[in-house]
Amino acid sequence: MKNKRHSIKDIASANNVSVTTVSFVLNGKAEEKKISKPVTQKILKYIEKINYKPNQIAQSLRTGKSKILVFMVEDISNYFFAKLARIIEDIAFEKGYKVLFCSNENDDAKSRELIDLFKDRQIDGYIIIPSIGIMQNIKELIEDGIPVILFDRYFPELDSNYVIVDNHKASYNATQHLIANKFKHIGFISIDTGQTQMMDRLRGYQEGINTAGLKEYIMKLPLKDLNLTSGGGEKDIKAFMEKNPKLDAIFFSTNYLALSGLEVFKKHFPQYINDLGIITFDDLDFFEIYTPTISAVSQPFSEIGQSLMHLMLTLLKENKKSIETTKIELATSLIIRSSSQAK
Amino acid sequence: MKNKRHSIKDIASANNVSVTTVSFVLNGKAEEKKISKPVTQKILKYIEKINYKPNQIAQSLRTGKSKILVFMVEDISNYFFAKLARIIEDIAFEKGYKVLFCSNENDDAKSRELIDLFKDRQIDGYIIIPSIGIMQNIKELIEDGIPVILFDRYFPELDSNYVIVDNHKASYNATQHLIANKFKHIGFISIDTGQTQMMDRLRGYQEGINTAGLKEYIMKLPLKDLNLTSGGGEKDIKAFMEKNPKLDAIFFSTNYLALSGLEVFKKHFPQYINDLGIITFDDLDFFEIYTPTISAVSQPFSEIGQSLMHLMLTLLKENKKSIETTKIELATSLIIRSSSQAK
DNA sequence: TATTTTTACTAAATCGTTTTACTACTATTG
DNA sequence: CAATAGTAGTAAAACGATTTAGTAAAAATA
Repeated sequence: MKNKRHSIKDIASANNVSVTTVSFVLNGKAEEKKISKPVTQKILKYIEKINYKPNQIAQSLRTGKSKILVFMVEDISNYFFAKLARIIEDIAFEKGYKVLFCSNENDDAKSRELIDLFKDRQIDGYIIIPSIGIMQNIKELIEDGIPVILFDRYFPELDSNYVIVDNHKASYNATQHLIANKFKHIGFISIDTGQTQMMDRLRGYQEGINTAGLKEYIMKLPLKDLNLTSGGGEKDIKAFMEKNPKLDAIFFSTNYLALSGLEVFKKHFPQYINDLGIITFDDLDFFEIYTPTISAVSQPFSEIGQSLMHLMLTLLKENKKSIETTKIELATSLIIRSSSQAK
Repeated sequence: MKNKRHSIKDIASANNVSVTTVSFVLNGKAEEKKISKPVTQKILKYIEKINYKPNQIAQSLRTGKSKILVFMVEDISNYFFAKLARIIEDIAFEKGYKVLFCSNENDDAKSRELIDLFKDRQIDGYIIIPSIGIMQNIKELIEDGIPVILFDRYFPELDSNYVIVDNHKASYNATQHLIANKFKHIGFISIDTGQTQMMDRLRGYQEGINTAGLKEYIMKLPLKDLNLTSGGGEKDIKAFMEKNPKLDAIFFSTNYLALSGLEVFKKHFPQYINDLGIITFDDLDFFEIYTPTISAVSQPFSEIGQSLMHLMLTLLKENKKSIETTKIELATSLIIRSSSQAK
């Protein structure tokens, strides 16, 4: 057992050459560095034979590159992030990168703590859903010359790379759709935060409502009532529904709110639920089999993941400072199911 | 910008001591190594001031410990694994470990490839859901003295650490529950695999059925028809239902099969679904709000995660070879909802 | 033939730690 | 007072790679 790992030194002495020579061959610099064909071949053959793999840690120490990326989201167990994680993972591995996933719980202190931890690991790049108060920390990362991509939301005051979706337009369209289907009292249930994506979704709703001359019904759940994994905020939603008995449609600004909302409807308004027009941001797998049906703004997972990784790989390749930042906005699609259609 | 990171050397020269001394202080060996109080204090103060954090990579290279764990599952975007990932992540970070998550797609080649990649990274420990053909690779890891814990399933022929649930008993109880509620034709929908957890669940079902003198209705979906994320196998399930029109209850052996099954029922047997007794392994959040209701064998996420990490941390602490392996079997609970109760 | 250039390689420094094996003092003991 | 023990440190090797700055011999040029 414990068959000690091979090192460059072993290869060198087994072939009567120097470690330098071996290193050159390993890094494809044989020709450039004038290592003769026979020697190159001999070494390559030997490497093949013993199935040598360089020690990444030593490599990292020397080169300053760890081949590790960080993917920081609110909660890795949330459907949306888990799906995305999988896509990121696949692309990263294929390109020789590993990914550290972590959950910041949308909390500034936790985010900072995590970033701090990672600083001692020569992380090559960060893909981050930023909590609202960490702009300064993000800025420092960027100033240190480390590739950073924000997604889902961004800081308007910070010039950074990001990948988001067309929140405003999607939200406007969804609202329009409800209006076109004769709903008159459309509620918007969101969370109380200044995050760009939520602000944009709210604006989209408001513009839709105002253009049609309807009345706004807005509920912003306090963050403290929420739990990213299992929703939360049921009490607030119930109160909102009771306070506005005229409501004939509801638009949830994100997936876990929809889950909480549905629970509330099932439990407290079972008579009501089948007439309600329901739309939510984020299309969950199980909406496919849920009754009543739920229309949804579907975010393009695959495209988001690919954009993120494609951009990241470009940033990693570029010689340090790219002057330009890249800002990508992807289109969502509205998945229409019967509940949101005219009754 | 680019404020170069501090190294031990910097600390040493700034304080007119040797790097050795600094290292001793950093590692809490000041007393043991007879470094005087004043010097120790001076260094500690300075470290605090410049907010020094050791370079993990260098540390890893020297000590052979990376403080990184691997958590390998079938698919990180699956509800069950994502939830677990989150628990693992939290405990690991708290203890100073980072976690690399990866998905082996239940595929031997992919598993091997991943393990191979990680070998060059001095991973400190592995938590793995093994695909069926990688026993040899697991064995090699163990023989190399690296802590490995299997979970969800294990290899009966390999003496290893593992954490599983009481699959057999849970399955037997669930079957009994259906029988007690007057269901007479209970189908079992599973996948065609030799994995221990699935075999045990099947045995549990069979024993339940046979004890009651009922007839077995078993469908084993071929793996190739499945897709871990979004289910798959709808055609097979539909065929199974059509072939056995007497079926009055269905027991799914895992969560994604239940999702596929529900889709089939909704689409093709809408008249039938409300009378069907339904139980599945794995309780999903959304069963809470689903109609018809679905009973479920609930796996104790939190306990599984904690057992895994607790065991891992012990293994990491132990001086290499622990002679004994630890085998943990946790209890599941049966969440009973109305559909599985006598009509 | 003497000089330059090219070829084919190598020694040693380096990345930032940890750790072993010293050293130079001071204090204690017989 | 010489021998021993204890104190307070330090120099240097090591982990396993990459890379700079060589060198010796062969080939090309003058």
